[in-house]
Amino acid sequence: MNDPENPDLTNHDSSWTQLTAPDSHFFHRDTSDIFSDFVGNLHASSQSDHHHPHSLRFDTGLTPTSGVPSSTPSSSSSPAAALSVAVTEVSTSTNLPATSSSSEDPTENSTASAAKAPETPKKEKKKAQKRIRQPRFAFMTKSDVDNLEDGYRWRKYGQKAVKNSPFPRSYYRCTNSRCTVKKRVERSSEDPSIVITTYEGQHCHQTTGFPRGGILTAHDPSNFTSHHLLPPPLPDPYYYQELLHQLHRDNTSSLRLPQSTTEGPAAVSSINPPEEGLLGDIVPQTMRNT
DNA sequence: CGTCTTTGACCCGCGC
DNA sequence: GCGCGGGTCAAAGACG
Repeated sequence: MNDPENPDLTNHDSSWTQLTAPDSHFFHRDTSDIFSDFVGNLHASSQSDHHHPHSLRFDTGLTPTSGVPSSTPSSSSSPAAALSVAVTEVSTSTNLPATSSSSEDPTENSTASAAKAPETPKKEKKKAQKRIRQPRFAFMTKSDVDNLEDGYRWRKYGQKAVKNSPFPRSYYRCTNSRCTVKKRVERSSEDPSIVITTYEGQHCHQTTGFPRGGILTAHDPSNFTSHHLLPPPLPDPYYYQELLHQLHRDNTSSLRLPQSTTEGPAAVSSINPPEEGLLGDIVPQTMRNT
């Protein structure tokens, strides 16, 4: 009954349910197409390196795709292989400034919390604005480490036990005070080796470089294949739109997670090219389908 | 000393 | 209205 690969995703996260909605999508094997179309050169460079054109290597240059939230569980030191990606776009009717729903918006005024005791300022925040959901991008990654490096710095601000899952879910926030991007990391209860990373929001800045990896920063196009390492400093809604559109067109019917099922393996195999550099190492048969 | 992680409590939304 | 689960906050501790 449960999905062998995404037990938690569709089960608990209400927003995930939107994956089935026209607004959101979950794609696994088409990712490359989609992304390549949208970030274009990503692969041009990465594959020239030695990445399969069909394998969306997040761990390499695909880091922070443009408009896409730093996505890409890249890892300077973490073996990771992207299994699949989900895009959940939640239209936020409210104007969500890059810094509002977050906790760093003391601009809150008395709002409706007046009836409450003044001892809890945080209440005001929450009351002032309902939780605004930003576009989400989820990645299923095969990795040993939970916190995949993606070029951005994250601060963990919470951890919760996930129902029906022995693994807790960690909540991270971009350390950039102006950036409200959040990241959720959890492991699949079915496949502990699979890390489900969900990004919410868009970075309003560039990568800070790998804090621990020692990668370079994002400003050196001449050094890196600029195209992929960093996303434009700006949130570009168009990217989302594009992505969604692409998904719509490309998307066949795989709105759900790549649970092995019949097509599941396909996704895997696509990212399991002959070279399987990292993948081969990390995405052995586990992801297969069995 | 500064930064990050841990952890318990609190709040909110949603389903029953 | 109540309970459950998810998400966030903030203080304390750990670490480099």
